[in-house]
Amino acid sequence: MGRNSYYQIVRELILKRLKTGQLCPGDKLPSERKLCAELSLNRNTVRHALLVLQREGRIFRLERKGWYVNPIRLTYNPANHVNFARLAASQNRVAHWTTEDSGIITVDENTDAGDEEGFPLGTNVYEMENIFFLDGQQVAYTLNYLHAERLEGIIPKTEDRALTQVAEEEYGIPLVQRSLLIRPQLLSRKVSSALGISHGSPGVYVRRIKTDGSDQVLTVEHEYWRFDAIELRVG
Amino acid sequence: MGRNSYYQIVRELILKRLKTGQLCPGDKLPSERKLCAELSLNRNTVRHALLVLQREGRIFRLERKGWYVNPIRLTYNPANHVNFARLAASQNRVAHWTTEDSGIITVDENTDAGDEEGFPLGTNVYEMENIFFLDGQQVAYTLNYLHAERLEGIIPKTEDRALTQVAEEEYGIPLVQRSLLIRPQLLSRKVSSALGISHGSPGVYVRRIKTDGSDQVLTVEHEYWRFDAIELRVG
DNA sequence: GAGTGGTCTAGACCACACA
DNA sequence: GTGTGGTCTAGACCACTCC
Repeated sequence: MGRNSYYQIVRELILKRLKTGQLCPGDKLPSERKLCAELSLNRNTVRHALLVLQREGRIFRLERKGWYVNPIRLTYNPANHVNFARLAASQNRVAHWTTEDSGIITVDENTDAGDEEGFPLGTNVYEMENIFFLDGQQVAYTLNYLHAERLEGIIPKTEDRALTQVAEEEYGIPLVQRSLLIRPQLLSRKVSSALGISHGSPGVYVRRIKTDGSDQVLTVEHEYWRFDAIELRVG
Repeated sequence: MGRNSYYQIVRELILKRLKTGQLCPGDKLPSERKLCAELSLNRNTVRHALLVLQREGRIFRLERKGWYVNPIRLTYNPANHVNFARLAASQNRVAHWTTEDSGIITVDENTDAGDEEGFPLGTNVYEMENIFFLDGQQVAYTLNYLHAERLEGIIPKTEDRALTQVAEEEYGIPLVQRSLLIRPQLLSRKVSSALGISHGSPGVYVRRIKTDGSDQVLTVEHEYWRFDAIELRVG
């Protein structure tokens, strides 16, 4: 099965090394030209094999740096309000993240937060970007919009606590998830660049909308995960 | 942005035709060699662009036949007990499926239904395979294991009704979903062959385990969806 | 500056699809 | 039988990384 083509030789060599532990999550693969020499194959053939392994979620690229072995997947329950740090810790992983507060904007048709399910047009919202790292490796980029009046000054408080937790404890607002959308898709150039991976890697887009329990939308969250960084579990 | 390479020219030509409706879901693209001629580019370059578009979820391959425009995604709520036909109909899509009843097997360590969360080893289960078609195109392959004693003779009854429905109405057993796992991953050769797509296309694996409400596992269901065929929505 | 990945060309042969 | 996609070789140049 699939052993009659040269690129499968490359693929199976890598898979074998992954299996035996010669290659571990985070390790760098030998350069393409080294693999060519080792196997006496053309670089295009080797490259084809590497691209297949990428699609298979076994390896990934850092732009112009090389090929690396994928991390172990984080098990993630999108229906819960997640504290990323705690989630990672519970799976013996080390997490950190960066926050960029882009200030207040007004939702219009072009905002990623103002479709028929998001904020009403004209709402003032905080825009916030995060990049999440797992074991030192970027795994997700998020773009969040928060109701600026109802959640005034909340962003600095989310440094070490989950959003829902802060909203409940400090604002007395229990955030209720209204809608959760999960879609496998291409990561845009912006996102793949934030994640340090090359344009064209697949990813998982998760959109969550949370309300105050009645009909007012309080947060619209866009998460873009590396395809191979997570698995989702409900229940 | 990204317009300084030749393969982007191919990519953007296809994207433009998709946008203007010159190419619609299900349409076949011109052959690789036609595209080469049209754009005066090497076949490898054209092919690279097509592979990128494939990763982006815009087009897909039928093995040795050619490139086709992706279908529109089906919106799918994995937490509900789904009747595929009704789901499709509610989104104005036409569904059909094939069923293969593989008879009774006994769960052992190698069965896809017997890990720590599935059936106890030694349980007798029905094995059933389905292929689901949407608008005439394969979109999912499923492999299901059903408790053979508790659900004796259930398979023929699921031809036109959902499993949970039959279990409840005819066996008086309300199936309760215990665990739901969603993982983007490569489709194995078996699955991609069942779906008529080429080896290496990404997909979404969904595993559901259902019990009788107490702790006895009654079904273990493995679903393998085309990456681009669905989006998941909860709530 | 040496080595790397990213892109590209110009060929080639095969197995398979389709008419 | 013709054309197609699937695979492969042997080169090439560039932009970038790393030392």
